[in-house]
Amino acid sequence: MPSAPRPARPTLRDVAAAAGVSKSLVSLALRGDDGVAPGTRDRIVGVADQLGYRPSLTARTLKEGRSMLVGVVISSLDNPYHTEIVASVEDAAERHGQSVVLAHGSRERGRLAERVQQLLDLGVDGLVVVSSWVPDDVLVAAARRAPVVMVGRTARPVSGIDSVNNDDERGAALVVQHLTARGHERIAHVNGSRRPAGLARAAGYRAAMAAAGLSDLARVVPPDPAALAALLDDDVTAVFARNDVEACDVLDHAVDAGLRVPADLAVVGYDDTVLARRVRPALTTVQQQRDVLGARAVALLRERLDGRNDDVHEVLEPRLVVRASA
Amino acid sequence: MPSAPRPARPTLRDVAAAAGVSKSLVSLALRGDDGVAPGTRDRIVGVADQLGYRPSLTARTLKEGRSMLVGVVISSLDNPYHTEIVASVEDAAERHGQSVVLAHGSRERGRLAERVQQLLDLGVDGLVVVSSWVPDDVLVAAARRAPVVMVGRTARPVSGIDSVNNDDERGAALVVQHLTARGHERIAHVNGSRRPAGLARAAGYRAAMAAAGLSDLARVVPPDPAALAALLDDDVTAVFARNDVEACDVLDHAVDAGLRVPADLAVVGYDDTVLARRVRPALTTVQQQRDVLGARAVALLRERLDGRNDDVHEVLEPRLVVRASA
DNA sequence: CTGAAAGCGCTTACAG
DNA sequence: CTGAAAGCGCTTACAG
Repeated sequence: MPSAPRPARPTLRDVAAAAGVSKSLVSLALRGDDGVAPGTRDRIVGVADQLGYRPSLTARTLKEGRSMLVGVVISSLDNPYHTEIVASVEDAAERHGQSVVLAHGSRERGRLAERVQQLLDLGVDGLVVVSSWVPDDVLVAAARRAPVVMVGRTARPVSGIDSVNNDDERGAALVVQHLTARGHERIAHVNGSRRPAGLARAAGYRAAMAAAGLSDLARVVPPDPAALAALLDDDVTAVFARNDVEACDVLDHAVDAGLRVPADLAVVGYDDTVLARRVRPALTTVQQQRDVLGARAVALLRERLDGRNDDVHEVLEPRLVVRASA
Repeated sequence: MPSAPRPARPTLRDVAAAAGVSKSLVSLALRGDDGVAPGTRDRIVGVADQLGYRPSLTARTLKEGRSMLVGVVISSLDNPYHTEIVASVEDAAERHGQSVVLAHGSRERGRLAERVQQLLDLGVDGLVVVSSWVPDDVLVAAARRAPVVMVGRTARPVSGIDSVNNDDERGAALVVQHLTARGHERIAHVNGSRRPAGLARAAGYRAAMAAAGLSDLARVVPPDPAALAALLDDDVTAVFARNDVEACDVLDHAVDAGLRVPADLAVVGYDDTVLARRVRPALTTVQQQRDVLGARAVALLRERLDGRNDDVHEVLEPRLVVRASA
């Protein structure tokens, strides 16, 4: 069924013509400038409504130099932790009348770099990077064009960009403390990641194990069935995985191997994603303050826009969430 | 550490001045117009590169009337099915040099309506709606401003908007056929949703059960432990949930109740999300062609932009994915 | 092959 | 209290 062709949308000039005043006056009236006579204002607003006038954000952006757009760069949309961060950034942005432009890069450096460029060309007022895969030099270059805040960790501090992340070392320590309090001594850490958050969690694990006088059973491997078998050979009674997704893998393999969790093997994750509540046994895990991460990221962007010029790195306290798996 | 203040980015005028030519010529040269002398072109391109010039998409949008932005409206980011659709739309959009602006609405009608407005004000070239919660009149109004395509179903066809979705009735029939082939006769359908996709799956289930001469065991309830207990009292041997998320709930409650899946109870989901592979036993489910959904949505938008004026509704064939749970 | 001019839809001094 | 003008950074006829 053919529908009516799209009508040209009315502009300020149309409203001005219909109201019999100048464009400037319409602009002033619509923005609520108090130098406009109340009667005139009401009449103009009425005409605008009636015409269905909506200001062009594009024109406004060109004029003002601010787009009210926040770019969000994310490695991939398949890890719930990342999408949950995106949601929290969007909530925070929306509270300030900003919109989120999303770019995901399939965990591929070249593509991520391109997408960053694309967002900058779009004129975003700031960039929230939720991916440790964006090369440092890309971040630095981006920061020359717009404020950049990293949600999570970079390998080393990158000059000119802000960051907000949870304290991964501390989170790992909370896990180890919980497991030792439950009587575990053979506690393995399965973590094949070379990403900054992964390394920090491994470091936190090692430090906590050392502090407890226990042997380091960190394994730099993916959470596959072979890895699990090797751990069992090693009399491991508890596994701390580097995140919820991999903890679920461990859980799956344990079930497949006929183990009871947590009786035969305790399993702990990290991130407290939707997965953690969804699987059985429900996952004991570490909760990053997601909403705070998003809100702070947006706030840091605004501070930069308002002129702050020194780098800020915020670190949030993680919290252990105890469920059935450990 | 204070960093260098953000430098003003170079404009066409800066490049023109540096190259000693007019703005128009720079524009022509950079866009690869063949009416520019090769030597001049190369020189201009060189100067532009060296200055780090990047065209302002905002200015271009204002001039051209196209923003290269695709708006995506999604109910919420917590159902993996929806985020996977967003990823597929973004992939498709990016292949055409378009970016995705994301708006999620927490499954709240008023908020969704606002977000749609916001996207339109931004000047998106089209809107992909991945939410059945956006009121029809909002869709109709939106379609007057930009092409709109619904990924999924509306309660009734909405004039002026395109749609692409999988055949939910057919998907439900595939499930019933699979279960009957496995010898099940007491097959329940747990589906408390009044959304169009939910209703269509229920209808497909009923029709297939009737065709097989089996009693209708549809339950319009949420997948909670009480519902499960009631089903077991009813001698149900297989449960078809309305989607993967709810199938996981059923799985969880079954495990909690000490049942073996699929020996004591077979469980089937819908959507083939990441969850389906993640849980144990892995979920038998129905796969919608996600990548195709996203690609077709973007293609339908482009067709509208290219002048198509009649409504198109595409329906894709679903496919059963058999795993361990049924 | 190149340049001057107009215009996309706004906002903001600047006059009156 | 209101209007005319300039300008944000582009692109596109139109001249030459």
